[in-house]
Amino acid sequence: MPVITLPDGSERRFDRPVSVHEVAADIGPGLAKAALAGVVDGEPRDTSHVIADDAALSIVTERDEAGVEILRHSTAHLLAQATQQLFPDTQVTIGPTVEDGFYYDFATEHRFTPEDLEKIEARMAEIVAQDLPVERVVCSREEAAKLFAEMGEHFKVQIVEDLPEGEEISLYRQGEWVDLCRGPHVPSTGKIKAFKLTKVAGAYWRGDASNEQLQRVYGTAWANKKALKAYLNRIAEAEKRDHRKIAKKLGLFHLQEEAPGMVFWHPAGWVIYQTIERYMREQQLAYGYEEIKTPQLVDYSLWQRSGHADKFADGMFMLKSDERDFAVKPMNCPCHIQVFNQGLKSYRDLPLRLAEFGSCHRNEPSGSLHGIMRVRGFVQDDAHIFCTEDQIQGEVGDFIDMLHDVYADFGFSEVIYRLSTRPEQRVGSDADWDRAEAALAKALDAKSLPWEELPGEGAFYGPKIEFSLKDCIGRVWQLGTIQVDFSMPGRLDAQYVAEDGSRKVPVMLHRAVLGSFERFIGILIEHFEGEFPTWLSPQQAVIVNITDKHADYALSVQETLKNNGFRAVCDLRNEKIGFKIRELEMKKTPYIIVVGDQEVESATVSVRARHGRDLGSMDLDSLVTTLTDDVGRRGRLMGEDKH
RNA sequence: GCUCAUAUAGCUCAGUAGGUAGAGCACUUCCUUGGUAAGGAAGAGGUCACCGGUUCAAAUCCGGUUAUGAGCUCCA
Repeated sequence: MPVITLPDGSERRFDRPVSVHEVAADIGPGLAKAALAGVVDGEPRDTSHVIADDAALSIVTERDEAGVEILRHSTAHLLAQATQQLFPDTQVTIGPTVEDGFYYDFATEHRFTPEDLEKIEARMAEIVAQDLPVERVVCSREEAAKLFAEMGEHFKVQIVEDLPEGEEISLYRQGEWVDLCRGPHVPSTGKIKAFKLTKVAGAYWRGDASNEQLQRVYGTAWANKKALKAYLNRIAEAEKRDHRKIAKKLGLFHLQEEAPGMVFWHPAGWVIYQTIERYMREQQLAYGYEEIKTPQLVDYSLWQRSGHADKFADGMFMLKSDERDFAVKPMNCPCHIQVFNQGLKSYRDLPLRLAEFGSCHRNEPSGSLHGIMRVRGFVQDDAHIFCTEDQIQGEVGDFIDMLHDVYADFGFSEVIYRLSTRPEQRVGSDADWDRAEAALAKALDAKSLPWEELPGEGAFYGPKIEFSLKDCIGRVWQLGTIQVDFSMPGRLDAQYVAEDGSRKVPVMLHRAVLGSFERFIGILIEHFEGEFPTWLSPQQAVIVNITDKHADYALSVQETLKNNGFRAVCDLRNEKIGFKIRELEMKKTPYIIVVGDQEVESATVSVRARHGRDLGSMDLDSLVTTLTDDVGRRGRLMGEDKH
């Protein structure tokens, strides 16, 4: 006689085994209707699941995150059913949920077109309208394999065969259609209310590029139409922020066929780049780094000694000259060790922090290039800290301080911390790893930072912390990293003389705050939607004259601003003021300085900030003060005038 | 690298029964001297990504190459 304990602690007694649905109905008819699934003693179950013994139960509805997950999974089934009805030659494979939606991978000769997606979507809606019951059937491995073999579903047969021993095998049936699935699923297709197929793309069977290529149909599904609409708006918003579009509009850079994956920076974009580089240089100096510069082209033998040739030969650009093989450097660390190796180092020299705005080239696969976010030629704000093992924790702590400073100056406040620990394939003793992982963890804990562990995700040469941040529409970007390296200093003969006179190999920490300038600027463009804080804006102030006769005064205002270190230009074109303002607004100009008869006469300027915000008229000293304050607070949000 | 799609003026894009190309904006010139998101007129501008094929004839059809986009794989 089961006693069902509900999440609020209340208990319901039944004199016979009951289904999740019956319990829901017992609580109330509304809940019975809304129930999508249940969680029984922590296990997700269908509403048809029968509970025979005492259990804890919570009813899952579309208001729970878990409920939406189930909806998405069931929508994936719905997609597969509709697709097989319309394209009977199609074989099904897998159809899991992903963030915000789901996909289903199909094997078929037919190539799905956008029109096909519309047809499939329409058929899905019909199946929803039929409100087909979704039934769960348990069967034996042999029965399942036989069933799918008869249906010609060869991929499913493989999945069945590869299921771990002892796993209960369940089928889900809706109407004529059946799929292998662990579940749970919604009780009937009518529960699915808001979905949309979004795109079709290639994927590989079991994610392996050497396997058969499948066609993946992506979709999104939500608890209701309103949530779906909100999601579609979010996507549209992200598209509007596309750094490639905005950069073209603002004339920041371009890419062209002759240099795939390498950026041609235009004057406006290069101002941003240079401003960031200058800023990072200041920060690094303040945090005790010394800046160096190392060669672009290094003999291949160095990459053989460093170990990169073995692992990443494909990714390196090579060239031959005078019978010697060179590689364009794909990273800076081996070169930094060469600098370290010049002259005998003492423990007194440690920690030694060598920084470089290191220009690197990697021959990334053509398909992975993406605007300036993923390129072949890039510059890292790279540095290597040579230190003793005892110094790791302190160095990591200082690095985190610097990183927080920098991110805040760029207008990011939310940082996500992940600690990646030892992978299966690795160098260094377990004792080394124990100490290094502990040092990283302690550095995070010492600052009371919340962090997540990613077991096995460390590099083969050492554990690492990765720092990600959230942009203003909630997207997460991984930027900074600090990695312990047990391997390379030894391979490249780095040594120092310890206190006791013995020679020791230093620990090396690889670290970057921004990662690559290219990617970081891409992120900034999307984060700010091209509306850079004044300190980064290519043109901080544009002076516009009302008529020709105010041109000289406009030039004198520009001169004053330039003398005070601001990037100011005049727009003296023979255009109406409304026209110029419109153009400057669209170019996201932080300050538009209007001068006409009134201003010339009173030696003032009329100042318009972004979005038509009128700062009124002021004298030049006030203008300089206003700009100085704005530039001085960088990207930190202060006052209501910032986005 | 793989699959699919795309490539036309500086930009955004039209251009299918194959017959040597169009629009808006931008640009140039002229008129206009106008107070906070587009004043008017005229003009110039393209080897239709590249290479090859089919055809009397190719932006258009076919093949290849390159680049770009989406996804997959990868990301030291």
